[in-house]
Amino acid sequence: MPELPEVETVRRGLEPVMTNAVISRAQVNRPDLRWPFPARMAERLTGRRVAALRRRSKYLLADLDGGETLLIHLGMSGRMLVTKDESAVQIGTYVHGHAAPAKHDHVVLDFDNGMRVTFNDPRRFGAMDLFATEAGHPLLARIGPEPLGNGFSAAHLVQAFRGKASPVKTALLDQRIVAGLGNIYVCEALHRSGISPRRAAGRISAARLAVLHAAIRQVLEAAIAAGGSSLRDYRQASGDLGYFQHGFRVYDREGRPCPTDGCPGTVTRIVQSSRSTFLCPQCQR
DNA sequence: TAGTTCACCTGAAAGC
DNA sequence: TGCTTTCAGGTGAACT
Repeated sequence: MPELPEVETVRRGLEPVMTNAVISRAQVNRPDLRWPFPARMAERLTGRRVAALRRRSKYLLADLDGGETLLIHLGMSGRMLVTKDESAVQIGTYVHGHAAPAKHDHVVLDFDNGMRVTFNDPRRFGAMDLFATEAGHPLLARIGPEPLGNGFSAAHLVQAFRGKASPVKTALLDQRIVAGLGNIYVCEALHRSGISPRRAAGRISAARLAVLHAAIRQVLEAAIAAGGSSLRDYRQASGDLGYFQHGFRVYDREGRPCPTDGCPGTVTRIVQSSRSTFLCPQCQR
């Protein structure tokens, strides 16, 4: 379940493979994922050089020469896997040397450096689109500041939460307020800041929001350093697992003792907006 | 207008 | 052992 740290880890794995490489062949194995693929996507990708590979929120953005950008969202279960075969030789439409497509390999990109990038997504919540780089993509227009960037501050949280009656957990999942947070890291950041996920966002003091702001950054930086969290579906581009799940304090730890020093509480699971929330009712207020 | 719920989707795990 | 049910969650649309 890729959130910002997982997507950033994938980007770092793909960057040396894709940057300045030319897509020699694009294979699209189905017409859609979450949404239909853009018209003639394989044809439009073939022969294009990747000038840069960026990340915005949970989106990967491959800037192509010619002024277009390939947008990639991994959804819930999307993986970008990199393989290399020195002897890969294209004959007709089949590339000898690379493994045959596996189940759920929806898009396969072969590069002129012999590398192959495969987008595999069993649950098909992912997406791909092409858009004019300069015009931007509507999905990106509404997104809030990057949590690790200069635009995200405690003051921003104060302003964004002002008057909000919804629970802080729900507010932090709103990508318009802050980009890239998902269920796991919101639970972890709220626990680290001692704030109950049930508390109305607009009723948290500026001082506590400053603590929350710091906790969000701290948990995201730690997760990126660990290569993300591997639960069920996620893999790095190399196929390796991330290991931040070993650093979880509350997520998926229902019934275990609260890890906060001196806290007698037990990690509890509740449901908010049809989603699991994990918290310690003793030290999160 | 703001907040909440649902649908999409498949695989793993649990329950029977 | 095999079948059925439940759960996981990012996002936009529909609903309250």
